[in-house]
Order: sequence, then structure tokens, then C-alpha cells
Amino acid sequence: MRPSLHEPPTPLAERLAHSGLRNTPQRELIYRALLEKRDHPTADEVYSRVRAEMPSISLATVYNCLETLVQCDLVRQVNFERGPARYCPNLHPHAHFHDEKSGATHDIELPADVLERIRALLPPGYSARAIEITFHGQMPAAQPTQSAA
Amino acid sequence: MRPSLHEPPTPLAERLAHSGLRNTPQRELIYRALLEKRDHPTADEVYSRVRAEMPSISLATVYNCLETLVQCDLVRQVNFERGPARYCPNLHPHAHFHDEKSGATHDIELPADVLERIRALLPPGYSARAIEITFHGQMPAAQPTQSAA
DNA sequence: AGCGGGAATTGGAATAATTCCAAAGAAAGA
DNA sequence: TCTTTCTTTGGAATTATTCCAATTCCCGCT
Ligand SMILES: [Mn+2]
Ligand SMILES: [Mn+2]
Ligand SMILES: [Zn+2]
Ligand SMILES: [Zn+2]
Repeated sequence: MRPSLHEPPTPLAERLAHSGLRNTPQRELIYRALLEKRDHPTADEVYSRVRAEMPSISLATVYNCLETLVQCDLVRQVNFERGPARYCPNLHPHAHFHDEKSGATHDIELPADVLERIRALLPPGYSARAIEITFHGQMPAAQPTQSAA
Repeated sequence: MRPSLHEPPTPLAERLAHSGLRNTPQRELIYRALLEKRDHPTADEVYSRVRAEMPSISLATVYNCLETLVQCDLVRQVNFERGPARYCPNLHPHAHFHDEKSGATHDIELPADVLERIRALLPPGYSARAIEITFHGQMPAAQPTQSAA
């Protein structure tokens, strides 16, 4: 039961409607969880995060909702080698850096000109719906934030 | 039982020796199969190809040998989304194009200068052991080879 | 040639992530 | 309200891969 007459439609509600899908508490919750901590969680990680707020949710629903969000182009699925899929709400064109020591993942912005150079590698007639770029390596040890000596 | 006194060491034998590993008929066969048809087969596909010549080989061995070849840097493992792993004996720096209609995969050569541009996207201090680039899209329908009209 | 020890292969069981399925529960439309 | 459609849910099934324990193979040494 919602008190207000009509909420302003969230971007999520809008995208769902556009695809003829319904907005549900589960979908909202999962999408919010992805926005809140953008560390490219797995489905299982999303599951445990949202269970805090909605203990009755099922893992199957988490998979279902994540798939829905991906289909609405609100979320990207990211795969590293053979590991579990990860999910990313960053819609800008970006590559992924996977730190092999810590397992942490983060985004590397991808300027349009570089993306063009890459796309230009394709032979004539080829068209790419998506281009995935992943770095695997090491990032510098996080410097302990240093206060004035 | 081999008749000749000592064969010249193949690149495979060399790499294996370098890693303290043995050359075996299974490893040779699997490596040859990859070189012969470079269509990025899955482990299962490799399995059925090599069974023609060595019916007693096991799937576990195919997985083992493929992993060994990858560790020796003779073969690259290639992953598309959540599908089964594929294997590629092309050692030049290259990207992969995955045709979403046919499922076919092939190599896109990656010039050094483009690779540099990409590597330069990393913030200072980051180092990349490997960079993976995958295109997903459509390639032009294979033109039926046309003889003189 | 025979022996001993490490390496590799093998078949089958186990695992991990995801998908499938059928039943029950909301929501929307008429 | 009745009907239809969409969604969620728990559990079973599936897929690809890894693990495991038991041979078998191979190499160097005697
Ligand atoms: Mn990695
Ligand atoms: Mn694809
Ligand atoms: Zn991302
Ligand atoms: Zn390749």
C-alpha cells in the first residue's frame, strides 16, 4: 500500500514500462542495491545484500531481476574468465580492470575516440553491437590516506 | 615405440620441457587438433575431434591437456559470456569477433599502436598482464564464391 | 633388462553457477 | 469482481568444469 497518489516515475519504472514490464519491489530493491555499492557484485552477493532488507526474496528472483535489468539496458553483465557473472549499473562506455590479487573490479572510462579506433579494426561489412574490453593485472597497493605529518 | 633416434623437438616439446612437463601423445594430438582447425573449439569439440584418432582418450584428459597448453602459453583460452570455454592457438595479439547469428568466432588482428592506446587508458601505477577485447555482432553473410559470369 | 618414483591419464563422482519448472501470489484491465 | 497476465518462489535439473583415487606410463638409474 503506497500512500501517495502517483510517484514520479523512476528511470527504472520508465524503462520497465517501455518494455511492457512491471515495476516490482524486488526489481527496485535489486537495482538500488547495484547503484548503492558499485563494486560489480555477483548474483549471490546481490542476494545477500538485498536479503537484509527483504528476507523473503529468493535467489531465483535475484537472477530473474538481474536479467530483466540487463534486458532493459539499465545494467551490464560482466564476465571474467569462468567466474560467476557480475553486474554493473554504469551506463557510460567503459572497460573493466580486474585486479588479480584482490579480485576487485573497477571501471575504466573509454573515450569515444579510442572506441572508434577499436571499432575501426573490423573488416568492412562487420558490425558490432557490443565491444567488451577487460584488463587483467595489478593495481597499485591502496595508499593509506596520509594526513599532514 | 618410435623408430628414429631423436626427432627434432617440436615447439610443443620445447615449451613443455621448459616448464618441466612431459610431452605425451595426448598433448601432441590435442595441440595438433587446435592448429589444424582454428575455429576456437570448445573442450567438447576438441574431444570429439581427437577421439577419431585416439578413441581411448578421456574428456578429463582433454581438459587437463588444454589447461597445460594454456599454461605453456601455446594456446589462449577464450570466453564468451557464460558459454563453454574456447581455445585458440593464435599467439599474435588479437581480439575476437563473435558472430551472434552463427556463433562463429574469429580473430581480429590487433596492431601494436592500437593496443598501446588502449593500455594508455590505465591510471598510473596500474599494470595489465593481459587485455581482452571481444566484439559481439554480425558479420556479412558469406558471399557465395562467384565464378566468372 | 629391471626397479623406483614422479607424472600423466582415466572414469566417475562432486561442485558451482545458472536455468528450468510448476505452483502460488500480485497486479491490471474489463 | 472476474479474468488474464506477469511475477515470484522453492526445488529440481542442467551444464561445464574440477576433483579424486586408481592405474598406467615414462624416465633415470643400476
Ligand atoms: Mn582475471
Ligand atoms: Mn556473443
Ligand atoms: Zn563496470
Ligand atoms: Zn583467437
